[in-house]
Amino acid sequence: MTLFGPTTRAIRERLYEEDRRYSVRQVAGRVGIEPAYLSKIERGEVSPPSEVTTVRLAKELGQDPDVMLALAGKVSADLQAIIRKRPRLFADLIRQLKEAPDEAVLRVVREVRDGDW
Amino acid sequence: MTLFGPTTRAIRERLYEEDRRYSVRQVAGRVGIEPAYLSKIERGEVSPPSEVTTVRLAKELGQDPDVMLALAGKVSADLQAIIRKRPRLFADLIRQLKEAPDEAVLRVVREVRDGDW
DNA sequence: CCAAGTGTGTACTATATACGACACATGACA
DNA sequence: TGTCATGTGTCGTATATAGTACACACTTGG
Repeated sequence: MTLFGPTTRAIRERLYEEDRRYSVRQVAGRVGIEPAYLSKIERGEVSPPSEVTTVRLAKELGQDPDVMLALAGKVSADLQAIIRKRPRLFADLIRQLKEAPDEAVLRVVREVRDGDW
Repeated sequence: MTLFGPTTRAIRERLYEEDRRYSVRQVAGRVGIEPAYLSKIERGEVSPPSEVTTVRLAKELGQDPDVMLALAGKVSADLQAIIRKRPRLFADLIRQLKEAPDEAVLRVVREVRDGDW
């Protein structure tokens, strides 16, 4: 059910085709984990790594950290902190937007970005 | 640093003054945990309980679950699931709203609620 | 004055999380 | 053909999470 491993493997292998520096060993080395551990992660033998490791891995593979964290079944700690500061407000907002089409959410994002508050 | 315990205790004690059914033992009984454990939670001797227990406790004490979860340093699993389905969209939105005044966020909430999408 | 209820100290536990260390077989390539 | 790099199997571990179980001393209401 967790696509984190296979997805990671696919991305790394694609990079490896053009650049030998994307072997399990070398990527693991730059990310700061053991090669055997990365191998297990990619095959889904173990659950996705911690947030810190996931983010390092995402950056290493040129991926969006938030997307990688989502695949890992997590939500970035900094986002959680923002929500926790005003729980009712954000809980309402997010639940409101649950069924909204991407288009509508995007409109809100832009509106807020250009907002006059 | 965690206000979860003391806050819970204060709320429960206020309720206890008017209704003896809000003793540590009885509340723990209805919530489904051991009295000694609730006692430790309230004094901050242990970290806040799991999400499930926190929500039960919140309901028992007539509090907002999201607020209680926030005090416990957590964000409701259902909110996280919503975010994980569209990580980029929601990550952007939430970070945009980080510094926005309550007023602005509320306006967005209402706008979405009455929205025509 | 005593029986029931109150909160709490101590000790224990089961499961999950998040890895590290090392050895090994296979394959590429010079 | 030998060396180097590749991925992976096995084993071990430290820390956190989320509690239970039981006994104990104090208080209070009838």
